[in-house]
Amino acid sequence: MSGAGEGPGEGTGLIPGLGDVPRAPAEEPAAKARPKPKAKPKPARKGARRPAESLPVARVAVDMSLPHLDRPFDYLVPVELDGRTVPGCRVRVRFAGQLVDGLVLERVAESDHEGRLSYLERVTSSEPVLGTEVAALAREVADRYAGTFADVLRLAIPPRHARVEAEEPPERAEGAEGAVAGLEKGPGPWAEYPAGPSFLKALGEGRAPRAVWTALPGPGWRAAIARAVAVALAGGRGALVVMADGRDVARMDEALAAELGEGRHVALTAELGPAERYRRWLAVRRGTVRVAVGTRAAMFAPVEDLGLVVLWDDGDDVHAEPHAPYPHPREVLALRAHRARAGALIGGFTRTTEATQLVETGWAHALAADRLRVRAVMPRVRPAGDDAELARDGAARTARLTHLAFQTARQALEHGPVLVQVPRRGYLPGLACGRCRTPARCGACQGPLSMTSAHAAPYCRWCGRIAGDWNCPECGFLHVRAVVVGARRTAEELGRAFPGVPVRTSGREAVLERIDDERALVVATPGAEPAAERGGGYAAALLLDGWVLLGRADLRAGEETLRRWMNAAALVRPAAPVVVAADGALAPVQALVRWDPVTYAERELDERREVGFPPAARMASLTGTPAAIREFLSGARLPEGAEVLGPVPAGDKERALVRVPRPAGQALAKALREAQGVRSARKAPESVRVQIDPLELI
DNA sequence: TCAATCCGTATC
DNA sequence: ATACGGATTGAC
Repeated sequence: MSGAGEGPGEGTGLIPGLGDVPRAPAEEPAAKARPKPKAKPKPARKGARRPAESLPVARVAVDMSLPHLDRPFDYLVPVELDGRTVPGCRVRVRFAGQLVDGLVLERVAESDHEGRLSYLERVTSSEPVLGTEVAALAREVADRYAGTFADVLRLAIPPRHARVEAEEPPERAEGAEGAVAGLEKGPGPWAEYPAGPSFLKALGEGRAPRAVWTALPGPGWRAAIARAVAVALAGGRGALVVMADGRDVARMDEALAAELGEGRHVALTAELGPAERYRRWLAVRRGTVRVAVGTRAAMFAPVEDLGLVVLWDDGDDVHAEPHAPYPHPREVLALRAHRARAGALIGGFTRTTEATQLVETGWAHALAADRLRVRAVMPRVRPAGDDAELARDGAARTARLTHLAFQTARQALEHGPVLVQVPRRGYLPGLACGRCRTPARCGACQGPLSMTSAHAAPYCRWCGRIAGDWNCPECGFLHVRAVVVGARRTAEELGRAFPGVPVRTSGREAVLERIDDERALVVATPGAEPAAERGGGYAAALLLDGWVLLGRADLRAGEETLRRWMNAAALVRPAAPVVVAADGALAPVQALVRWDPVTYAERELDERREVGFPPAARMASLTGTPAAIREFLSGARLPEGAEVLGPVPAGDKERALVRVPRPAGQALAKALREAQGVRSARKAPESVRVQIDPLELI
């Protein structure tokens, strides 16, 4: 290989004791070489490396996530690596005595650095993996989240796979050479939205329309996204689509294939494995394909000449990146859209308060169908929480079905499958007889019993009555125990309530893609609902145990419950019945009944504004030991108006919250970054985890 | 007054 | 991690 002649090991070890020689002029490089045999003309040894003639300095982003070292470092490009050292390529450099990976940001003629520069040790690969757009984006994201450039790059650039890199680029698929049909094909699904055609038009003309899109219920949204992507592509630009999970990506992949043909896009998901993932990512990076769809890691996909970013269901908590600096795709895609002058489409059946904020600040337009159109297709939702009467049928009663739910399901099963949404395992702290396991119910209204603590008396979740004198109607036992009712148990009970009807389950561990049965009960946990495509959707849906979701002590409980309900209810046929087991007077239930997530989100945002919670305010959480947090806060120069809440115990650590008015968000991130820098420079032994806009807040 | 040692800081 | 500079300490 080139340059291997000057073996890296040669001349590396200093001769012991040499340091004892009288102080030599510090600037003299020869001080390092053997002092005596000057006579030798130039046998190439390490000290004899020469810099490249043109642009001899490489600015390198070293792979170090220490906050105080979060800046580029300059290295000399040795002449033998001149050709291979291209902007964006991976290199190895000696940094603070050790060899570390780095990426070349650019090559320049000279350095600002006062001291002496080291040489690049080697070029790992000449493949330019870091382009200018992603480099600038990574810097911006690091600043926004008080994190480091290196941490963001670790999320943005997949590990190298040398064999894949060396492969011949795959053949373009048949038909991938022709033009994509753009605006001339008409607005398609966008005709249903008054602002749809103008959104597409702007996109096709190379402008940057930005919309928060409330999609009509039903499966049409995928085709709508595919259409928007096609229009961006026909206009000569690329597109990026981010979905919550692999199942959604697979289905979006199909929709894109139907719209664009094969070979014009790639799907990027975690389950691909390193080789295939790198292969597809490289195809995007090299500009071989210009459309990418994927889960959250795809938010950084280096799509060339980006014209459109799409995020579906931005309220889904799986979008939240679990690795530092915890960037959220909604923020990252918004930053990218801005930077690339690309269009943006943030869509879902519901509205997050964050997306609502984007509309209220004027960053994006609201894109929704007319009320008339919504009313025509929306499910007919009926709350069953106030319908205290359980089904008289014994089996239906055990299955926690109210009379209304039971009747609705029975009738709908004549026409097609029925979806039953149940909370995830562990969400339902139900009570049962301690001896025979019969579910414990309220003596007055038959509602489910619950307990706040192990020694308190059970109380009714529906009517609130204390059931201190409970005894089991089956065996007479006097004590209750906690039970977890998951999807499987519910399925068994439903099977008994509807003899002869097949029952399918779909949950976290075993997710069903789709359901083809003419007639079946489909029990699913939120987010795992299979699509029912035959006949255009489910004939009905039952949303059970809604109080469990609403009762969570979480700032987002209402918003999140509505999101889960609407995502399930959107899978029923137009105007089909949906029964929700919750009190019809509650705001999220009202929003579901009226199919109006926008008004709900606007009210929610107003309330957050009043109490100063995100997204109306910007927050950061600091997690660590009490001493570390105290130290961190005393060293941080927080912006004007910053308010510290806590710290409060959080697991084995403590957590403090810092809250600032929204305009001070940037200043807050900067202050936290500096405080981290000071601590890491001091090698503070206990680290503090900084998370900006954490998803879960008590 | 000098050298050995300690400590903090930068790391190209 | 490790190298370096400046400050500090201890012995002459």
